[in-house]
Amino acid sequence: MKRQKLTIGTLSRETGVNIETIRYYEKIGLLAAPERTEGGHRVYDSDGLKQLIFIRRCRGLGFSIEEILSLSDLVTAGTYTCEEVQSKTEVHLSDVRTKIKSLRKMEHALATLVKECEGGKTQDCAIVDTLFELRV
Amino acid sequence: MKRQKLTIGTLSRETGVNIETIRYYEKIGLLAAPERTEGGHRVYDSDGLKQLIFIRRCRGLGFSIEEILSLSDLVTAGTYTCEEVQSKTEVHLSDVRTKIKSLRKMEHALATLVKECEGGKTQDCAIVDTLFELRV
DNA sequence: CTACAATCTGTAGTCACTACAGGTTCAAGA
DNA sequence: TCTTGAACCTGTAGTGACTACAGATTGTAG
Repeated sequence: MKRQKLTIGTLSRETGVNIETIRYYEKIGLLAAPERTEGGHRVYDSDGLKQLIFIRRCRGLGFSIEEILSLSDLVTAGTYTCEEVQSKTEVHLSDVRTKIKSLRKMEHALATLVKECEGGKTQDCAIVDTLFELRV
Repeated sequence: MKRQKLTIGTLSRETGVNIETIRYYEKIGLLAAPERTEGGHRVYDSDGLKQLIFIRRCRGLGFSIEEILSLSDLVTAGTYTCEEVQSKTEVHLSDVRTKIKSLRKMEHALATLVKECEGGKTQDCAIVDTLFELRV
C-alpha cells in the first residue's frame, strides 16, 4: 500500500470534479486544505481523494453544500449515530420528492398545452391563448 | 370598460409577484417600462397586468427568463406561428422530463440508502459506508 | 536549458431573484 | 394647509454552486 500523491489535475481526472470546483470546495471549507509543494502547488493524498469522492457522491444525490457540511462534520468528528445520518437523508429524500411532484405538475400542464395546440401556420394558438388569459 | 391604473404595490398584490421582482423584470427588459407619475412612481395599465400574468404563468411552468423573452418577443411582434410556439413548449417539456428522470434516480438511490440503514445508535451505518466507499 | 503544460491567486460572471440603505412621493386625516 | 407615515424610488450587494477568465508562477520532459 504505497502512499499516493496526487496533483489537483490528477485528482480532478480521477473524480470527475473540475479543478476550479475543487479549489472552491477548499475555499468554503468543505474540502480539507492539502499539503503544498515548495512552489505552492497542492498535493493530495488518499484522504483527500476519499473526501472528494464523498462530496461528489452527495452532490450527485442532490445534497446541498450546507447539508454535506453537516453530514461531513458529523462523520469526521466521529460523533455521529446511524440514526442522525438516516434522519438527514430522509429529510433530503422528502425534499427530492417534493421537487418531483412540482415538476410532474409542470409536465402535465405543458403536455396539455402541447396537445391542445394545433401546431399550424396560423396565429390561432391555444398555448398563447392560455398564457395570456386575464384570469389570475 | 374603464381604464384601470395600478401602482406597483397593487400590481404585486394582484399577481403575487413581488415588487422587487417586478422592477427586476423591467430592468432586464422582460416587462415593458410603464408610465410614471410626475414624482416618478410607476403606473401600470391592463396591458402591464396582462404581460406580468403571462410572465408569472410561464415561470410557474418552469420556463427560463431567456425562454420567456423569446416567446414574448414572438408574440408581441405578432409574427409567431402556432408551430413555433408549440415547438418551444415541446423543447421545454422535454427538459422538464429530463429533470424528472434525474430526480427519480436520486429518489431511488436515497430510498435504498435509508432502507439499508439500521437507524440505531451505533456508528455502523450503511449510508456512511456507501458514501465513503473508495470505488469511484 | 528551454519550452510549455500545469498550477497558482484573485476577481467577475452566471441565474433569478431577494434584501437592504437612504432618500422621495403620495394620500388620508386633523 | 399641514403632517404623518405608508408606499415608492434608485442603486448596490448578497444568495448557491459553481464557471471563466487574467496574469503570474512552477513543474517537468526533451
